[in-house]
Amino acid sequence: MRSEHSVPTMKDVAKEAGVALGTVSKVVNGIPVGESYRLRVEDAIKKLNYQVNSYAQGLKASKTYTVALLIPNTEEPFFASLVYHINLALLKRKYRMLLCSTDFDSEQEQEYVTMAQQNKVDGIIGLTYNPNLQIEENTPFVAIDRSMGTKIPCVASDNFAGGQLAAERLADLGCTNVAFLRTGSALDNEPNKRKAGFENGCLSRGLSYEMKILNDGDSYDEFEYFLAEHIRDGKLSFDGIFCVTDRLAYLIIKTLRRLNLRVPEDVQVIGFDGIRPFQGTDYVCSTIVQPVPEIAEMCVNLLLQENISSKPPLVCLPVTYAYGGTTREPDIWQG
Amino acid sequence: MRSEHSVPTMKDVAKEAGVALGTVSKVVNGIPVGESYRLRVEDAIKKLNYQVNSYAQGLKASKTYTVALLIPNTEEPFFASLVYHINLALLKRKYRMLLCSTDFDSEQEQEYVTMAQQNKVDGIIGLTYNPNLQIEENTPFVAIDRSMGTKIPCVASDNFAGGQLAAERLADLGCTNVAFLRTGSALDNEPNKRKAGFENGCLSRGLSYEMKILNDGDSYDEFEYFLAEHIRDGKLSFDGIFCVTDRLAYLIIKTLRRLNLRVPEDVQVIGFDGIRPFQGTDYVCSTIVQPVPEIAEMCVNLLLQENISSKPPLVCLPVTYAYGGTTREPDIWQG
DNA sequence: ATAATTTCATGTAACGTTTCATAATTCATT
DNA sequence: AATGAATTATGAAACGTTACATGAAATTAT
Repeated sequence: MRSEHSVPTMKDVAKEAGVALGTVSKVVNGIPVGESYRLRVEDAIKKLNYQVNSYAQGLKASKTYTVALLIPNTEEPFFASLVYHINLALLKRKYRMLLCSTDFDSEQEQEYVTMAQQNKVDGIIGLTYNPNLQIEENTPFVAIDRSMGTKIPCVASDNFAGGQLAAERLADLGCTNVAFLRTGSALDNEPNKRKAGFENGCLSRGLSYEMKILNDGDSYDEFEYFLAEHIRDGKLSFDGIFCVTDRLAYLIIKTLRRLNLRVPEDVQVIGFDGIRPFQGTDYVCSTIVQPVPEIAEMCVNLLLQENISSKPPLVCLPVTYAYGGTTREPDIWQG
Repeated sequence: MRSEHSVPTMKDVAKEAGVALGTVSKVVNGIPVGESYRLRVEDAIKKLNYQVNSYAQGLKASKTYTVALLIPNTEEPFFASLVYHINLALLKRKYRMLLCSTDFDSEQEQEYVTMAQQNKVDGIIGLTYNPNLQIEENTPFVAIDRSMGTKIPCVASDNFAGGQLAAERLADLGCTNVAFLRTGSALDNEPNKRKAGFENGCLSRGLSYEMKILNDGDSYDEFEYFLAEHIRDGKLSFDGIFCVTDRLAYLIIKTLRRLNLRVPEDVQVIGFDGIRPFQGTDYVCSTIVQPVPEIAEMCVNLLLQENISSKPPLVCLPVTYAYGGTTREPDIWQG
């Protein structure tokens, strides 16, 4: 006799229902069995409150039903949003997520990938800036924001269109002289297409523009220095700024205000990502919103689909513009 | 012969090293074996690049090495921070985290708890406001921010001390007439002790104070209405506000500024939680910072420790005050 | 030098599932 | 009614690990 608190197994269900082990397995997995058998098994399952042991399943199938998510830092809002939506998409498909905050550490990233090549996870969704990550051919991998060869699908926002949209919007809002700001290295990743899109948009709308790369440190010195360079008689030499991320936009806006420049009156700012400081509150700034739920769904779809042949090398998903108080919208309430 | 891409097992290691299966198991688990045996096994493990199959381990031990984290919404910054640190603390102990965003849905919460009573997770860390969650005696459970009976340990910040600290700080900063604002229901949970702490602090410093409960909707109407009630001749009737969360503080500050009240010149605001809009940037407001890394460590410690007898019913961890631009600090740079 | 004792590697059984060859049943055909 | 073919339930084997009873070897005592 089983102890009171032990968990019922298929064996128990089989005994209760008076059928064979294999029959219970079939019922559990939705494989057709005789009507009367099915009913008896279903009754027994309900009576014993049986649930399959997914670890035994995993052992048998050499599957873990676990997907690793490699992501720099889950506290950063954009990444936190990805975590939320990818987790949701995986749970919907009865998969677990192994969350790996790599903290931009290449060694740790490689460690997790190696782990996947062993038997711990069925696949990896990775947002990684590590250019020399070694991924074996037979390890299911989906990249976010970074192409890693033709064998590995990459999912990203339509960054080019996003940059273009930002330029067009600044033009619509009356800007004539704009700047593009970004931080970090010029890796060949998808987000860096924002620049090309922005340039394209500026050209098509006849905006004069300037490109600037800043260091993303903890101090505002770099930002202040850059802005000071462009101030003549208390006036900034451009009236619109497109920042490659909301994070940068946030820092720039703080710096602008410290220098007694008004946003959006003196200079309008558009960021990228669509970050809100809290759930349900306004955006941090006017911004190009990434379709995070759709990115998440697409990643999971690509990772778990069986027909490998049809995997596209790059999927770009449409972005949208959203007002966040740092632009002068003609038709919106003015804060 | 094993196929090229299949994962090596203990059997393979045993064959390679010329020892028995059990010997390999011992080496892997750090149980002492003869020197020569250990060395041979270790060599074989390295040569084959062997890693244990934790699912087989789990099946054998009836352990899943998985802990469920029940949390309302992982996108909300405070919760995202908890997710990050609890995940880290679990990974350090070779445990996985099953992330469950309950979206404040009681049914879903109960579902996850039931799952734990089956065989899917070894324990639960839960931040849940559901007062009638059914937890079986034998399910390891650690609560965050809410006492759930004497059998279940609860981890929280020292909310009382936090409230007190806020009052004292407002007094130190020259406030004489302050308000306490909170939203949501008056459940008997730990965060609600912030109010008592604040009252206590006000009394000990001779501050006159007012308590107000607001609805936390998406609109600012409620906030505007409340503030308008307290404005005479363009002046607010209090010079300091303590908000029960940074989220509320953020919304109140936005409303204050919309009403042309200056923060911190006209009214100083202190929040609670310690939220930054992005990693490494300033706090959203001056705030009482919760020790999230310590809370995470404590939860995992309590959950995984074997000696159940020594589990305290409630652990309160110390909070700190941090400047975030919405108070008039005498000795800090003035933004 | 032999017996008694300790030490330690061995190999089998078991964890809960799925798969597959086998056996039992049903149904159609003669 | 008896046979053969098709259908379907059965139960043993296997997945990779750990625990435990067994037995072999080494050590100590006589």
